[in-house]
Amino acid sequence: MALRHAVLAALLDGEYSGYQLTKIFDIGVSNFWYAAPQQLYAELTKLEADGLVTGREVVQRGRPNKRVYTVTEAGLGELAAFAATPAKPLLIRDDLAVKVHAVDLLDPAPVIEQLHDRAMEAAAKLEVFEQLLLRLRGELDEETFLRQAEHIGPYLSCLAGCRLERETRAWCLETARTLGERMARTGRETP
Amino acid sequence: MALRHAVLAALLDGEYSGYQLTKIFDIGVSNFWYAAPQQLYAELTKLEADGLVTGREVVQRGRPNKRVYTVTEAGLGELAAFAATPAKPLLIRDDLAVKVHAVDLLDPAPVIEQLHDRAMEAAAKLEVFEQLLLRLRGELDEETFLRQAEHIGPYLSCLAGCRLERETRAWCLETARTLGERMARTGRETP
DNA sequence: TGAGGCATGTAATTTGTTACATGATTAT
DNA sequence: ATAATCATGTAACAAATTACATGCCTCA
Repeated sequence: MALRHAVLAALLDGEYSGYQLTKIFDIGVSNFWYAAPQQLYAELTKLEADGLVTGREVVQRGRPNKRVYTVTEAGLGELAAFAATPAKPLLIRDDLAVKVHAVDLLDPAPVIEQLHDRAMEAAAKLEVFEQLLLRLRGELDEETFLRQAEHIGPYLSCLAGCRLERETRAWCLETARTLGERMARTGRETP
Repeated sequence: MALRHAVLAALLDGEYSGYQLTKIFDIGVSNFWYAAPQQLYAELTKLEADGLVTGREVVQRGRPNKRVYTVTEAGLGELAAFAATPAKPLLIRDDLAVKVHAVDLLDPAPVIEQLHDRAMEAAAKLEVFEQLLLRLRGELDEETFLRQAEHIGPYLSCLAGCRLERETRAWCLETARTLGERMARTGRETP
């Protein structure tokens, strides 16, 4: 079980509803985990049934009510046990890299386009992450913050996200340029 | 279908058996895809049934015979169609980052240990990747190679792997140091 | 003689994904 | 009116993980 822990970790930052978590997993936590909305709703239900989180109905005006969740003591215990267990290797699955790997025998044009798209997405994410870092550390500079603040977990994981997005952007642009120049030189695309 | 394309792309580099592919997916292709051995055997069987690869029995002395696979024309067509299709976002699932995200409420000691382990794995992979780059480009320097060689796909995807591993190593070491210093300062671990 | 690499799977279970479904409110 | 955002799911299907199973050969 794995999504379970990602959800628990995300809920440490505050009370969130399923819907809010989908947003967080879409941009923030996408940092280190991906999950579809339906997975999150299902997992929250299971987590509550297992007593690892507690839900609380929040009545809203002007929009549908929502159910927000908090990690329980048992949930914290589950996380502690998880943290003490050896980490599984990073799971990565990248469509675009597969295409680049095979690009020699393929039409590079659509691949180049996708590289540009990915570069722009990475740049956008990077900006979001950097804003988040600023918000988290407030007045302090990074070094001071990391030395003195109580809650640095989200900051540290966000730093990983920044690194990933920065490198992604750079690699995509570089690769697109390389492929583009070769295309221009040979004049033609499909082999 | 996705693993399918990763396998086809890997098989463009040469004829491989299921067992060899497990090695490649463990270190080389781990670059952009992860798959368990059983998945690979199953996928190769399906790919052959669908006519996207052809298998060939290779009799060996001193070790069991193996079946090696080559991409067919139809397989290449499948890859071409795949490459022309919009890329799905990068899928990432990182246990260790989840732990770091939650570290404020947990015992940091095992997390720090895992960060060191991960850093060493990353360094090892980085070395493998850099050796691979050297082997691929032969005499040429990178720029010349990327301009002139026919087959640059594997080189380009390997560059992405290098970036990832380099950043992983740096982030792990930095994060471990930060957490370690805080532990030393507070003297105590679990909150 | 036992560990470890080579080589290939099956079967059961757990996860994840896709498509579908619903319904309210707000902004355009 | 219509689209977008908020909000939460179910059901069917596809994929991945885990555990198990087999058997040969080499090297220590």
